[in-house]
Amino acid sequence: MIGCFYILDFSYDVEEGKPVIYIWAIDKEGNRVAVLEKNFRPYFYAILDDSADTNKVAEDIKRLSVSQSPITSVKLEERKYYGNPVKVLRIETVIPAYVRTYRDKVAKVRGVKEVVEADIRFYMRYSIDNDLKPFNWFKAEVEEIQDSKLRVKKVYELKKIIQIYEDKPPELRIMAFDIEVYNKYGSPNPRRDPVIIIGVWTNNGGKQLVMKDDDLEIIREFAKFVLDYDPDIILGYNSNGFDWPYLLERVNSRGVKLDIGRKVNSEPSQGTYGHYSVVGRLNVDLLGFASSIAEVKVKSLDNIADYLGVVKKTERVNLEWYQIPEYWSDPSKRDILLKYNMDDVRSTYLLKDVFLPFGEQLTMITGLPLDQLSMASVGYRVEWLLMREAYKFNEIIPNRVEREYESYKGGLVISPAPGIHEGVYVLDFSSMYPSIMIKYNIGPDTLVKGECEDCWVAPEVGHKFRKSPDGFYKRILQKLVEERKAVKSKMPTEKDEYERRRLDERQRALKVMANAFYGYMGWLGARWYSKEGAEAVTAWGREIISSVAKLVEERGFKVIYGDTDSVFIKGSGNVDSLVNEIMNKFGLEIKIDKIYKKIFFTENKKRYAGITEDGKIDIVGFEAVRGDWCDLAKDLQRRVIEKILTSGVDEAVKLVRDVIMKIRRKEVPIQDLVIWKSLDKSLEEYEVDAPHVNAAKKAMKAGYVIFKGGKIGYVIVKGSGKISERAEPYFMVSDINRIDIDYYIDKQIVPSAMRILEQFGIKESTLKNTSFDILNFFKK
DNA sequence: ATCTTCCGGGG
DNA sequence: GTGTACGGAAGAT
Repeated sequence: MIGCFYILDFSYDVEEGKPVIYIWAIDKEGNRVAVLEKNFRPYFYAILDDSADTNKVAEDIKRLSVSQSPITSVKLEERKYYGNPVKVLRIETVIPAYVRTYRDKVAKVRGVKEVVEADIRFYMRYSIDNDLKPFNWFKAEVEEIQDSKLRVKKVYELKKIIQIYEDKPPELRIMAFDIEVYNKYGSPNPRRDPVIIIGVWTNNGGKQLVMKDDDLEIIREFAKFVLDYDPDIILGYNSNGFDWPYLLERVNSRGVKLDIGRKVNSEPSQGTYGHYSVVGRLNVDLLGFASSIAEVKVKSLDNIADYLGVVKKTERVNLEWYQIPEYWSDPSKRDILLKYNMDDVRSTYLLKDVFLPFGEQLTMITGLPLDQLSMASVGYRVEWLLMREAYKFNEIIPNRVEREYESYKGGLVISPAPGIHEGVYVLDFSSMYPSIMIKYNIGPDTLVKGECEDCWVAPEVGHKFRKSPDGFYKRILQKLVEERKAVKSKMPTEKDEYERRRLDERQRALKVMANAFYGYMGWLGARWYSKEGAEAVTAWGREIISSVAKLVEERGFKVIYGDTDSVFIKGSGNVDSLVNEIMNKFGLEIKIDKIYKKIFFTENKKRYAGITEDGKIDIVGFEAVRGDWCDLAKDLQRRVIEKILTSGVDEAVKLVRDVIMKIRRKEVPIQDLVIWKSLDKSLEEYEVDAPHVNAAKKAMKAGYVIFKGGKIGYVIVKGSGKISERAEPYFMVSDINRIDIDYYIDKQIVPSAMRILEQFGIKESTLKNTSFDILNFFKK
C-alpha cells in the first residue's frame, strides 16, 4: 500500500542481529504510526593512498570480518575531499556498533590513508542518505505489520520511498510538565526527598498531581497520564537537567520503571550529555532555546516568560525555591505553592508559541530532530546542515580533529565615548559576515597557500582564496540567502496568517543559520574548521566597519561606539539618507536597529545601558543580575542604571547612600544578603576552601545533608580570619548583628554600584562616607 | 596578564 | 548508543 507520513523522530534497535530503524510519524488521518526500515546497513569509508593497490587493500579489509557482524561489502567509489577527487573504499557491515571496531582496524591496514564518516549516528546516517528530515512528509510504499511492543495505532514496514515533500504539519499533541520536590535545607536528594507536586499542561488546560502519602502514587499517575494523552512533544524547562533525572532516580531507586515511551518498557534514556530521549516522542527542553536570548542574563523560567511577554512576573506567583518547604508544610500557604507550580507549567506550555515555530524551521533546515536540536549548540546545528549538503555534493565529511586553541583578531570595537549621550542611532549590518564569506569565497577548500593568480586577498592578514570555482561554504550560503529571499518575497501575498508566521520563522531561521557559519568556521570542534577563513572574515569586517565610521564622520555625524558590525552614531543630519548611502556604497544590508533617547557608556567596551523612546531599558554587558551576588546588590545595580537614565547621577548616588545607611542601621532582611552558589562537586573534591564550600561543611556538621549539584546559600558573619572561614549557611544565622556589614558594603554593594558610577567620576568614599548625612539631616 | 576552575537552569 | 556540551566569567597564580 501507499502511505503519507509526517516525520517526528528516528530511533533504532538491533533485533535478531540486524538493525531496524524506526521512523516515528503521523499519517494523513492523524494516526500515530511507526514506519520500520529493516534494510539499511551501517557503513564508512577508507581514503586510500594514491599509490595503493585498491584490490589488495579491499582484500585485506575483507579479511578483518568477524562473524558477529560480518563485513558485507567493500566497494570502490569516487568521491571528493575538500573539493578534490579521491578514491575511497565503502565498507559496509551489519551491526552499527561494529563500525567502531572496524574503523580502528581498517585505519591500520596498509594503503589506507584515513578512515572517515565512521562517527555519524546510525539513524542520522540513514536520514542524511535518504534526505528524510523530521517535520517533512514522505510518501512511501509500505506494508502493514503487527508489533504489540509499539504504542502506536499502526506499524508499517518501509518498502520504497516515493517522494519527500513539505506540507502543512498535522496538529501535534503537546504537553508541558514541571515537578516540585521537597527540599528543606539545601539540595533535594531523589533517594530521600519526595516529588510533592507534578503539574502538567496541555491544550485542555492544567492538571496537578499532589502527593498524599507516597509520591510513587503521583509519579505512576503521571506516567499513566502521559500514556493516555500520548503527547508528540513533551515540554519542560531544564527538564533534561533536573526533572527527568530526578524522576528517574526517584522511581528506579525503588525498583520501578518510568515507562512512558511509544515502545513498551522504554524509559527516558540519557543520550548525548544532558539530553533525555523518550522513544517515539520529542522531549524538548525549552531552556535550550532560551539560552540564545542574550538580552536576559539569568535565564530562569520566570525571567524568560516575562521578557517574552508570555507570563508577566506581575501576573504570577513568585516564590524562591528555598521557600518551597515552608509553603508546603504550612496548610495556609500550600495553595500559593500549588499556584506557583501551575504558573511555571503554564509558562512552559505557553513558551511553545514563541520557541516551537522557530525550532520547527531549524529542524527542517538542519534535519536535526527537535529534541536534539533544542540541546545542540549552534555549532552542531550548522554542522548537521553542512553534513547533509556534503552528501548531496558527493563531498566526504571530514573527521573531528583535536585542535590547539589559537587566538586571532576579532571584530573591530570602536572605543566608546564614556558618559551619557542623547539621541543615539544604532546602525547595524545584520548579515555582514555571511556576505563577506560569499563575496570572497572563503573556506578551507578555497584557501590557497603560496602563489595565486586569481585570488581574493584579505586585508591585514593576507590569506588568499581562489575566486572560482565556488567553495563549499559559498555554495551553501548562497542557497540559504536565495531561499530566504524567496521566502521573504512570498510573505506579503500569503493570505493565511498561520502560514505567514511560518514563512517569517523560516526566513529568520535561514538568517540565523547563515550568520552562524562564521562562528562555526572558527570553532575548534568544527569538521570544516578554517582558522585562516575566520581570520580573513574578521579582517574584511574590520575594513568595512572602519570605512563606514569614516564615511559617517564625513557626513557630519559623530561615531560614539562601534562593535563588529554596528555603529552607534549621533548628529543632526538625515540618518535615512546616510543609511541608503552606506547600503549603496558597500553593497551590504544595513538598518537602523535602535534609537536610544539616552545611553551611557563606561570606558569598557561591550558594556552600556540605554533607554529607548518607549522607555525600555537595555542593559548590555553589566553583571547586573548574576546568581552569585546577593539580592541587595543585584537590585541596587539595576536601580542605579535606571536612575542614571531617568533622573541623573546625583539621584543614583543618593540611592546607593540610602542603601548603605540602611544596611548600617541593620534595616535589611538577612534574606537579601544571602549569596547562592552551586556545589558541582562533592565536598571532599574541592581543593580550595571557597566560602560556599566552607558554608556547606558547616551545614553538614550541624546535621544538614548537602549534596553535590545543589545550591548552598550563605552569609558572611563578623569575626577574624579569611572570608571563606566566616561564611555560614544562611539558615544558621538569624541575628542580623552577627552579619559582617562591612563585607556587604565593600564587596557587594559598592562594587556593583561602582561598575556604573565610576564612569561619572564618583569615588567609593562618596558612597561609603554617609556620616555627614547627619548634617543634611539637620538642614532639613 | 594568563591559566584554570567554576558555572548555568532546576528544587 | 557509529557518543559523552560549551562558552564566559570568576578565581588562582
